Amino acid sequence: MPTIYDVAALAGVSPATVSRVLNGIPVSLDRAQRVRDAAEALSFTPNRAARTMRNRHSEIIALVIPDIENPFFTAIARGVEDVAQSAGFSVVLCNTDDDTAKEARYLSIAVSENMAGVILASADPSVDLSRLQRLDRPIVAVDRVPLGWLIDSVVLDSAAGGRDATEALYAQGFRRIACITGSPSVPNSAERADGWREVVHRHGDDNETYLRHSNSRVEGGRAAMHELLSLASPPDAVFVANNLMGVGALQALADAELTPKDVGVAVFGDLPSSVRPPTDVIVIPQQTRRLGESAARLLLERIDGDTEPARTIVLPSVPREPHAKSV
Amino acid sequence: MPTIYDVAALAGVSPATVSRVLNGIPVSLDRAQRVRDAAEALSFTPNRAARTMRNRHSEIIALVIPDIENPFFTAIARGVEDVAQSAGFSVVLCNTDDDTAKEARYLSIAVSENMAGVILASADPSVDLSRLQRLDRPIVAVDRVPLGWLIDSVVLDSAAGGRDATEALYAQGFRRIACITGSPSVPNSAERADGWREVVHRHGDDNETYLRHSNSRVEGGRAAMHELLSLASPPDAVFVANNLMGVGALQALADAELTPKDVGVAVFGDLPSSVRPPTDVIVIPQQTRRLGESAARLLLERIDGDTEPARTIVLPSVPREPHAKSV
DNA sequence: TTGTAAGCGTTATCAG
DNA sequence: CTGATAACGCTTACAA
Repeated sequence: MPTIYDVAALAGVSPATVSRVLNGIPVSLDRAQRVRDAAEALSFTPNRAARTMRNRHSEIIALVIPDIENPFFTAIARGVEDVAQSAGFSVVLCNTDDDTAKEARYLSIAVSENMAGVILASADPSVDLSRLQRLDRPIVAVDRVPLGWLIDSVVLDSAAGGRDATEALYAQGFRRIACITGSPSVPNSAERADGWREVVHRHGDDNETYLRHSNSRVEGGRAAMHELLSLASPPDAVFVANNLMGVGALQALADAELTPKDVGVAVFGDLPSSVRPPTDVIVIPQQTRRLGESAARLLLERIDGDTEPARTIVLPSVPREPHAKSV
Repeated sequence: MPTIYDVAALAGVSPATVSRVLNGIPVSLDRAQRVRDAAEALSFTPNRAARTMRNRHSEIIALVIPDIENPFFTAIARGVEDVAQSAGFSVVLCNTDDDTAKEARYLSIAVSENMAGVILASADPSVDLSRLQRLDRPIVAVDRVPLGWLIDSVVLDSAAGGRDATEALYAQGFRRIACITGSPSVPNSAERADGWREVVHRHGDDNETYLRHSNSRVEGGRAAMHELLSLASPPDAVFVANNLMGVGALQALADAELTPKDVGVAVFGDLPSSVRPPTDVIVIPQQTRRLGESAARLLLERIDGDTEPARTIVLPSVPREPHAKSV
């Protein structure tokens, strides 16, 4: 593995000059050319570990997500990658499997590898970020905001998602609208239910018995939907708070040999592309990719030395309206 | 960020002693304890960049895959992670999006970051691995074997998969069995078709007009299935060579308001968990997770200094039979 | 066993 | 503009 010393020797210049050429610092034209030729000849690539050590941080961003199999998070990853790569950073994905210990491990690695920054969708609302904060390492929360830390965050407008979905069901003539969401202790889940409740009340209804908190994945949605369908007086429609639960709810519907024509279904979030939603399912799209893009931009600013107070970006749920309408 | 010098000062020992404790090299008991206490007190974590530079390689394995949204690859990732983590290595995922340039970029980063090794499912059968080979960096190919390089590889038994699926269809009484597979220039695709052809011939049939090469993802499977269904004399069953194409084929079937009872379907590979296969679909499972585990084990051996000639491991398609039967 | 010191490959400072 | 030189934090001969 050649070093800048080898390149310098071959080019007949000092190592410092090689470093300058590599980093775009002005150098006389002929020397620059000699360096480039020499580097080419040796197929030299800078040793990033050395560079990291010297610079105090690498050119790598860690994206720590709970479930690599959930298209919601992989879409975020796409957004992050796009922005990061065009700024010259690479993104590595760290899959925590919703396991707190694994997450802690990856966070620790990000620190000790001197990665440029971390974008985190935490498995644990009460994750400990003290070390990252103390060391002043750039970190941005995406989709899930850890409690009690002043950090940049980017989230979807969950309440609006719940409202929009529920309104859409009312607009189609449904009246007894249920809600399937995740644990009430998770802000996203709670806010989506709040949005649903708000609209239900506005229409003069009170469907609190139709509210189901369940595990946020497919099985949870499925189980909750089964429950709702077996009520003495079942709902005529349901708002489902996320994509995977949506898949589960549709499965339960199919199990009961029903379709979204029989029982209305509105899902907040795009279904996995391998799932073909039956016709008439209402999908309230999420700006998932933009979630990643915004997080990456925020992070890049911090890496660049921005020291503004922590910001929170709430992305509106309506596509084609990237920015909230201002007055 | 404290260094071993800080720890050493606090513990009243030399930096070398700190390093020894950290690396499990024998040190007198009381000193060891003092070092641990000091490290604890400073919440010290070794700087991995420095360690990497000194040791010539890090404790990180890069897993480079073409599509993070395909459960086939994420299952591999699980297997890799399990084995790697229990050996003290961390895994970072690099998503190439089947983009040759992105892949080259990640491979280059793996080298210049001095990562311990690379597990690669390449987007490009003729990927250039000369640099990795020249620098003697451990690399293992998984699922997709790059052409022309002597490197360790782990693959599924594609021909057996094709045979098993086709046999299963014959066993259910189907006779005009089609095959939907990927590009003939991709070994996996070709071999799966070979397996199908072998069984078809063995049954005295010749269904070559029922062979469809298509793009290896959902759309490809769907388009191919549509084509087959619209033939003047359509097949009565179809073998589909991978999971995503399987999803597409099932979609096409549903489009035509048919079920796998009408047209038999056998898929080599588990369908995404968000897809509920209609009853009667035959799924020939793949040992996907084990694919990752084996690749990781192979890689770890190389990292450990193993210099045996390159090996190729072919995993049998039958589950519960991890090892090929020996005589 | 323990400490001292050199060196891994870069970049930044400081003279020239 | 250019070159020597000193770090960056860690491991490992080598000496004690």
